[in-house]
Amino acid sequence: MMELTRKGEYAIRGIVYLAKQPAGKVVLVSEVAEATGVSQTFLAKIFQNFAKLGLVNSFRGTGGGFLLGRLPSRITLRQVVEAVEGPIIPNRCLTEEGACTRESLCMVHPVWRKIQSEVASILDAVTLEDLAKEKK
Amino acid sequence: MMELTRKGEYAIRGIVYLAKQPAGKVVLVSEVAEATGVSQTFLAKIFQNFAKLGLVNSFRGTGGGFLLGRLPSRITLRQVVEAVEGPIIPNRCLTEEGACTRESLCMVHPVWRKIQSEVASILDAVTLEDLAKEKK
DNA sequence: TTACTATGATACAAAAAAAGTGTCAAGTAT
DNA sequence: ATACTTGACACTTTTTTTGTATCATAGTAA
Repeated sequence: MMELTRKGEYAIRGIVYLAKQPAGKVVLVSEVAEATGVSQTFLAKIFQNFAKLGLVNSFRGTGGGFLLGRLPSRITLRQVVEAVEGPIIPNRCLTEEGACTRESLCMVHPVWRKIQSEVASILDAVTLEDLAKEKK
Repeated sequence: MMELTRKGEYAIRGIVYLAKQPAGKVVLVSEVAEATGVSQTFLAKIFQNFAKLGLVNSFRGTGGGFLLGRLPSRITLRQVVEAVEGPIIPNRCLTEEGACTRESLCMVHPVWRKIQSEVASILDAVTLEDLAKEKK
């Protein structure tokens, strides 16, 4: 339970690499892939996800590549994770309203809701600016 | 991310059903399975997990079945979930110490650790006694 | 225009995990 | 003995994850 998938891990590695670049620097997926040790084609798909959501901007053709879509301080870890893994949902019941008819399950329901909001707020509190800092 | 599997859901339904029984009452898996709408063979495996950990006691043969291994107030939701899903680990890095060599990842590390402990404490705070209460 | 480069979209394939079944052994009651 | 019920374990099916391949699209440069 609660595991971040490899995709989510790669997504973080990749976008943190972008966040570490000088502002305005455009980098290739191939470079990011090599630097982070992730398959290039897989990472490319992840970055396309980011691009659709505006987390990164992309440019095609010679000299093309990716850069952050906004300031690192304006991109949260939650946005990154949800971009590739979908919304934080600890239990299927939270997905569809009214789908949970079982008494026993409904007592559990508020617990999952609490977990959901706790985790969301923890991830909301961390930005790419934080993550891009070198460890001392 | 963060989804409880069906197995975890079944586990909760099943053991909550046990918690709702009169103290000392032994019930068959088949009964629990039918009442909770879970495949009997699948639920049986889940209950065997519980039995190994002492969350439930089991009796074989005619008149056999399952009952809670201790008071509902002494069984936490965390114990139930971990019994079938394994320990709460939001990121693979937390599994093996020293497996995380990547700078970018290591900045993320403490965040997952925080999530882990938050979720654990939320689940620790809920017991089967709470869950067995009828909803008003 | 033509060639080259890099992302975008989408379909496909392989691997891993989850979900579920089946068989037989072991213990218990009548 | 016989019927009943859990225990252990191997096996199958389904779903999800992970990754690859192909071609389209757009931009750059000669």
